[in-house]
Amino acid sequence: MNTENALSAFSALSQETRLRVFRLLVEYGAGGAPAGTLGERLNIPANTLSFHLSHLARAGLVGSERRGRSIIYRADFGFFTGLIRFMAENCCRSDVASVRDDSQSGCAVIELANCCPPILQGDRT
Amino acid sequence: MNTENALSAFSALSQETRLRVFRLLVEYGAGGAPAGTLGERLNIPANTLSFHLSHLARAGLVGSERRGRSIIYRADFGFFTGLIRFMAENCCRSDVASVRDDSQSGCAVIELANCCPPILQGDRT
DNA sequence: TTCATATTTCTATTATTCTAGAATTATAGA
DNA sequence: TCTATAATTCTAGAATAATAGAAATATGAA
Repeated sequence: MNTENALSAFSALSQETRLRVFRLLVEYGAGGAPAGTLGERLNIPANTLSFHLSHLARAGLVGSERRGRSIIYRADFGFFTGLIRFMAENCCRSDVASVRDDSQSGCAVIELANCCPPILQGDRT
Repeated sequence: MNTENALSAFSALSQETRLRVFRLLVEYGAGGAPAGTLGERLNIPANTLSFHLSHLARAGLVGSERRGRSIIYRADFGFFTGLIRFMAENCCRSDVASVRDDSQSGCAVIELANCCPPILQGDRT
């Protein structure tokens, strides 16, 4: 995940329809769902949905695979957690959001302080 | 943090100049920095910067306060961690990103599984 | 083959966003 | 009050994005 990736991911997620599509795909999990099902459930015309799905795919947030006449879309959870991690590591402060790898569980752990610590006058670190 | 907040935050962060401004403000920490300093450091005309700062402020990512002739902008870390938390809780799966509150430290802790667990065929949870 | 289904691509229209020049507002100091 | 500084608002042009109708492509089934 780099800044360019993050920018296009934010752009993809900043549109109401696309965020709805992505969250619905999250519900479908790793199994994903065909475009038609998504369009039906969200009441979006096929061509409009296709436009948004390709936007999400271009950004890296979803993947797709043809199965018969359908195309199965699925959320890319690795990419999404990468985005969360990027935000904590590169758009925040270590005293506010700290990231460490727990090698035992194979998880990254982010600790979020729920408020900003006071800072000394003139401090610019 | 709700969906509407998240949408406008994503929109604000999806623009290269604004992301640069936000990340610079993060460097300045809770002390913040006057608009002029930001414009100088990033080489952005004052009116253009003002447009982007007000976009970030409208989204809730930054706050501002006048001090003399200057207006001090600062990143809103509480809002930003709220956004990260929203993403983990509402745009992901609990087996991929789980959030719990550690009442002892007063921190929220997010555990990020670094890859997607296999899922059974036909599972749609 | 032919037909139906699933989805995408092409196209045009409308709407939104970005940029920066010019003018304006707010404050501090002489 | 007058001047300089810091920032914003107004404005318009250029670029980009969203929407959906119509046409095209890909697949499976009769």
